[in-house]
Amino acid sequence: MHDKPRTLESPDIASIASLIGDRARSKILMGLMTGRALTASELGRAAGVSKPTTSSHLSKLTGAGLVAVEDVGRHRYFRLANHEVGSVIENLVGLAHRLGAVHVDSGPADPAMRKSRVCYDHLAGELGVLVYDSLRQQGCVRGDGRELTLTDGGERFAEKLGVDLVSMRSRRRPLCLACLDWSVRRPHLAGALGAALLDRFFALRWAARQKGTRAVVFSAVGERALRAKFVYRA
Amino acid sequence: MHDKPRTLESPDIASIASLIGDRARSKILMGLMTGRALTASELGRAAGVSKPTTSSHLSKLTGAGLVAVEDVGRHRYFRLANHEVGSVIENLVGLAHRLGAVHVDSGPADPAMRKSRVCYDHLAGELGVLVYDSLRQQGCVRGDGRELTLTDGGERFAEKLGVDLVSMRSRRRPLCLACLDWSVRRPHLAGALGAALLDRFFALRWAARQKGTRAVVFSAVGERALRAKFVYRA
DNA sequence: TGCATAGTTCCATGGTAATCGAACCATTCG
DNA sequence: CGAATGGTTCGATTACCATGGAACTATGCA
Repeated sequence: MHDKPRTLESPDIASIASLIGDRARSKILMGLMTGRALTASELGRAAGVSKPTTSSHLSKLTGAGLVAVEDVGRHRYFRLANHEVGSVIENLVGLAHRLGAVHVDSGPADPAMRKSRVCYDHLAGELGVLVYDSLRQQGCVRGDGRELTLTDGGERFAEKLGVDLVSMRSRRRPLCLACLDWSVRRPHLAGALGAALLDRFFALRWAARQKGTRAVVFSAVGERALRAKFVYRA
Repeated sequence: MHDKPRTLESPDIASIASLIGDRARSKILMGLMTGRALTASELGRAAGVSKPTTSSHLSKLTGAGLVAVEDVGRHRYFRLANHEVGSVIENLVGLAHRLGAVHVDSGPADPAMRKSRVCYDHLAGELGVLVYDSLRQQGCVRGDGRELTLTDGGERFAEKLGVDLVSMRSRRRPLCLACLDWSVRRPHLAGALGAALLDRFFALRWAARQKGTRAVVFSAVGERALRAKFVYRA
């Protein structure tokens, strides 16, 4: 641009954006934002469209290189092709938030759920975001995309908390992932470490699951302990 | 997502993305990436569409809050509403680049032009990007959007180079801007400081404009001097 | 006052792409 | 080998929306 404001032969931003700019496809992509690989059927259900439609969308997404496929038996597992894709989407979510174009489906209405709940197997909600922010700020994790790296300081911190990193590394599951939080629109920690941390919180009796819901109830002592460990200095 | 992979009521990523996902509109947005405010006619020309079409697009973009307007007499000046919008687009450009979905209009074919050329009034091309990277890495400039801030270290650096910062601050022009480089698909330094630096390069006789083109020719001595000042340690 | 330029509104047209039913392949399992 | 489940291909339908011509308003300029 800038160089020649008249010709402005732009690259194919448009085709990529229009790929994301379809309701069903954007839901599919959001579904993949967890970092998990999901099957076509799951994604179709998430997007609320029929199987042919899902298939068509997925082939477009993979064809464009936004999504990667892996065939396992009669299943096809889809995931985001690279973390740049995740970044773009995260940016869009942020922008949507800022523009207030958000449909006010702003996560759970229940205040308990807003505060802390289980997301798959890790901690979400305000406290989850607090933990994430704190870890970042202390330099325990680093990274700009969805995939985070655990720093040396982070290792020490985790071990001091009683997390067994050795056995975690032996598994294939990614150690640290950033998972976008619906209610707060900010990331919290997912991945093996995220799950392990929540386990520790339960083991330490800081918190317990409220049965029947996904809410996680912290005891007064537990929350104080958590906030002491994970200080966030704005 | 994550929390409830079945419902997945996503925010309006889709509507924003589809807004960008139109060829004409994406060209308009790219045209605004310089940070300049442009008129509807200019943008229409850039996008290669008629006046009614341009008007329609612009009203959609402003309606959604992606673009801001300012009425000045019989002109309407458009600019990106905030730097988040710029970030999203920059990300998209990056992704497009990575996906190789780039239309191989990859900037000037002429190697001299690729290496260094004038972009409005500042230095673009590989050397321009070198300067920018170096400044960032030395901590002279900071910022994640298009608008950059000059740090204290940056001030000292600029003054040592003989740039008169005082008179620059008195003008309204932004000091430091990141300008996306077509050929390299990476930012280089624009704004008042960018222009001043190029002036200094000319004054120091490191380089001269090749008349008739936008190419900037560095002498062997000049290039060595430039590379000495602006080291980039990968 | 009149002419030129900048933009917008209205409208008719056309192309593109999302959608789903139905039929079709592939894999797994009993 | 069926039967069931996961996915794809095909074709027809539909809906949306980008587009430009014509007519219109508003600002600037002489």
